[in-house]
Amino acid sequence: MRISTKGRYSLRFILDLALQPKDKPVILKDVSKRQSISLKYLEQIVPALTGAGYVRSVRGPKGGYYLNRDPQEITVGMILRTTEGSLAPIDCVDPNLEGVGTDNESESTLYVWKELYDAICGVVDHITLQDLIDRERTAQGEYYI
Amino acid sequence: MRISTKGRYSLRFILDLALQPKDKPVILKDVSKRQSISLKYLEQIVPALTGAGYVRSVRGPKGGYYLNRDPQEITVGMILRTTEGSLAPIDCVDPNLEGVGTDNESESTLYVWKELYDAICGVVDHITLQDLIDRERTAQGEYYI
DNA sequence: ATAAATCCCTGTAATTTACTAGGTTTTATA
DNA sequence: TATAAAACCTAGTAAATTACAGGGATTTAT
Repeated sequence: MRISTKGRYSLRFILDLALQPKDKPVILKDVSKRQSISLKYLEQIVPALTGAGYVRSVRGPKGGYYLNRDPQEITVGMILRTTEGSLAPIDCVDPNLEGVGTDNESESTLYVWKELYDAICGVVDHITLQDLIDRERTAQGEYYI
Repeated sequence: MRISTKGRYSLRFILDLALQPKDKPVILKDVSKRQSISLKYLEQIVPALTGAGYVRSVRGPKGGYYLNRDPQEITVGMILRTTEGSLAPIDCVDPNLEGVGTDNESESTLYVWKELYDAICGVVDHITLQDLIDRERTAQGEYYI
């Protein structure tokens, strides 16, 4: 039941990006330093988020990354799925793998895995990037006391 | 976010065991056939459940396995944790690993992983073996219509 | 004594993970 | 137009994990 570094780092990347001023591009070198993540590894993880349309990249000098959607329209689930792959505990409850058979699972064990998958989705699909931003801001400065 | 075969097979084993008549021991060879799981692999997974006290084993001829607790006192979480290990998505939200540090996670991403862990526990710690037995029986014969 | 069962230990091929390394391409600017 | 800064692409790799198989040792009913 582990989340890999790809999932964790991608979430930290997009949150870091979202917390920077919106008018200037954010470069991976800086994210790498702030987040203590290897630049080379980041370079390998982040393009998937560009491909999915969650961030926009500009190449060349003065280039970098911009957030490409409103933070309330990006969920944790979206980020994790693009970098981590499916979040289903076993294949046969993965809705993207239709017609995969039940793999010898019985009705009741299948129920367990479905409930588990629903619980996982219930969390990651309902926490938005905006939620994370809000949490960071209140945790940092306690603005709203 | 995968459950390994150890977790899946251990759950299928104990459910299979619970569904057999309680007066006779259940042998792995039979479970192996019914569940289409390699005997050798089962032999390697099941002793952990004996160690945890969920099943009782008798060696020698006429030996085998008995359920050692009431089905309503065994949760899916208990089984998964003994064979699968921790169910925490990342180490720093694992309650068993106290003082492990936050591993560069920020307040808000830590919140995500905690919520996720709580959701996982909310499912596996509230489904009992008895629940699975009931589901199997109703699915099989529709006894309670 | 036999044999049926659990138990224990080792090995192993395949896969995944978490990276590193070395380049190519794009593009602003001097 | 040369330079350099940035993203992008591809390959390699050491370590860990997964999913088993194999060969026994041990226990114990008959």
